[in-house]
Amino acid sequence: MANSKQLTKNEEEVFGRFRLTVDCVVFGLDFSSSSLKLVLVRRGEEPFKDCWSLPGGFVYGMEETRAAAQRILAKKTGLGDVFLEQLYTFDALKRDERAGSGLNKDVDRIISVAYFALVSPAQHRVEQTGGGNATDATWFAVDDLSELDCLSFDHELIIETAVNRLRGKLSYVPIGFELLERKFTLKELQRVYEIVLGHNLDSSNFRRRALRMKILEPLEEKQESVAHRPAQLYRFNEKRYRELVEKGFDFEL
Amino acid sequence: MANSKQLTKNEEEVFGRFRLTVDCVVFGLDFSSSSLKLVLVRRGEEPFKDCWSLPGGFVYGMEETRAAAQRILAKKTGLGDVFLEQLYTFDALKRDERAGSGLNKDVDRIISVAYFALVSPAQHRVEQTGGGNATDATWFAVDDLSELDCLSFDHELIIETAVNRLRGKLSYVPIGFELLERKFTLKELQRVYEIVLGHNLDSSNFRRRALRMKILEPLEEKQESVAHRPAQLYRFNEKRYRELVEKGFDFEL
DNA sequence: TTTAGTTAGTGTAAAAATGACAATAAGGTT
DNA sequence: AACCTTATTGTCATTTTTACACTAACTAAA
Repeated sequence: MANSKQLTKNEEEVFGRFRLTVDCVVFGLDFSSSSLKLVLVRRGEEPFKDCWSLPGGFVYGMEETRAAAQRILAKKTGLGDVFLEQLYTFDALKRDERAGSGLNKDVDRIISVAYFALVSPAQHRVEQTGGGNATDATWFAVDDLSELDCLSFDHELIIETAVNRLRGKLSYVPIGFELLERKFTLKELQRVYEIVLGHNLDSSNFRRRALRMKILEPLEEKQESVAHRPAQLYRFNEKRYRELVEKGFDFEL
Repeated sequence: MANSKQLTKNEEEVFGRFRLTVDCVVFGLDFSSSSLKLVLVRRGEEPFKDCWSLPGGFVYGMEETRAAAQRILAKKTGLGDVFLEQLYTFDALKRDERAGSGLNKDVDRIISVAYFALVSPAQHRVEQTGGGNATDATWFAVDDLSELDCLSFDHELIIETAVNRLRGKLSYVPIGFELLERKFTLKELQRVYEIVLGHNLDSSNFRRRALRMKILEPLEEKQESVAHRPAQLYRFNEKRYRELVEKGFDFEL
């Protein structure tokens, strides 16, 4: 096995045999605690048995990684139809010690194509049954992860990368509504930004900027049964968004 | 071989065997023609023999993809010490027909981790000898690529992705100086933005914004032997840049 | 039926940033 | 010395941002 001894110059120049996994960083907002959360599952087997881990798994031979991410997400968390975007490919030499042994006896390395997903509150309920090797899919606040006893593999690095990407991306691509229901109020959208970016925003100014780009479409409806003035409901106008992308419009918020 | 027939449900659920390649999109600026260029090499063997292709190759078993990119870049183009960043992982099912035959007989798929690189004019001279299977490493203007007779594999998609990433990134991360010498004038930096973004900028306003963020450090030196007022030379202050990143500073230009 | 409480939404004035462009500076060339 | 060219500074009207005051609309309690 490739791991077991120093490689000679010659052996090194054989093209590597790889296994591919996908790992998904699934983000959701908890409005009641004002926190950004993500889904972790408990690993059912070694290595890292009983450690927390990102929902992930091996990619089949005739399956694209995006499809694998969807399959695994459905199986391990019950989530379907989520915003999914490729994040980064993690390939550190010793990131997964299963390479070279067991079912992976004949592979040199196991690398992971990470995806990040955004889910709305209605989708928050994750299956607790735990498909496959995973049990106890659970939401954790990103800020509390340091309290976990252990995280599998290089998942801490993957999560850090994903959080940075989400923060960076939110500011210049309108993805905030992916974390909301289809209909939402401006205040709710504002809260998305506040929670993800980690600081409060002025409602009046946020409103002006959010409406200026004309990708939020006011509905006929208003909020109902709230003990105060009901807010206008909006929805994201994807068609209009695509038109603006064509023109190279700047969505900074 | 996995490609040769329809897979049964059972066969599909065997974890895939993958080969990994890296492909590099190497960007450089041609100031004399005001164009954004990238390096292509001619493929020496089938498939796509004699077609143009991104410098790339297989990853070894005990080599990280970034190191592979550096190795391959050095071998095929003679370039070393360049700004290199992981771009995206391309894994469409039929992107590389070599999977399942020849040296790749026992693999299901060949996926590519693409990197993009930025090189300065001094680094522009690429080796014409062509190491390995590649010959004729050559610079092409991004805008003229449609005139090429053929591009290998999914390299057109990779290039499109890379150009979008470069344009997007330039606007909010100060990477422009990676395309310049260590010492540069503000006008040169402005030209970087003009060429990459594809439109002209007002010198006075560009200067104001570029200097405002305090990451450009004026040197003692000035331009020499030009037939007009010599311009102040600057260098990028990386330390200062890192400090500002810490504070969450916005580098939009 | 008021009135108080609460959040939605509008308005505004000072400060900062932008965009267009004029004016001056500093070299070399003729 | 006069001229040419690009660098650099300055200016000003306009737009955008920021902070914050003010009005609107609804429920619930009195």
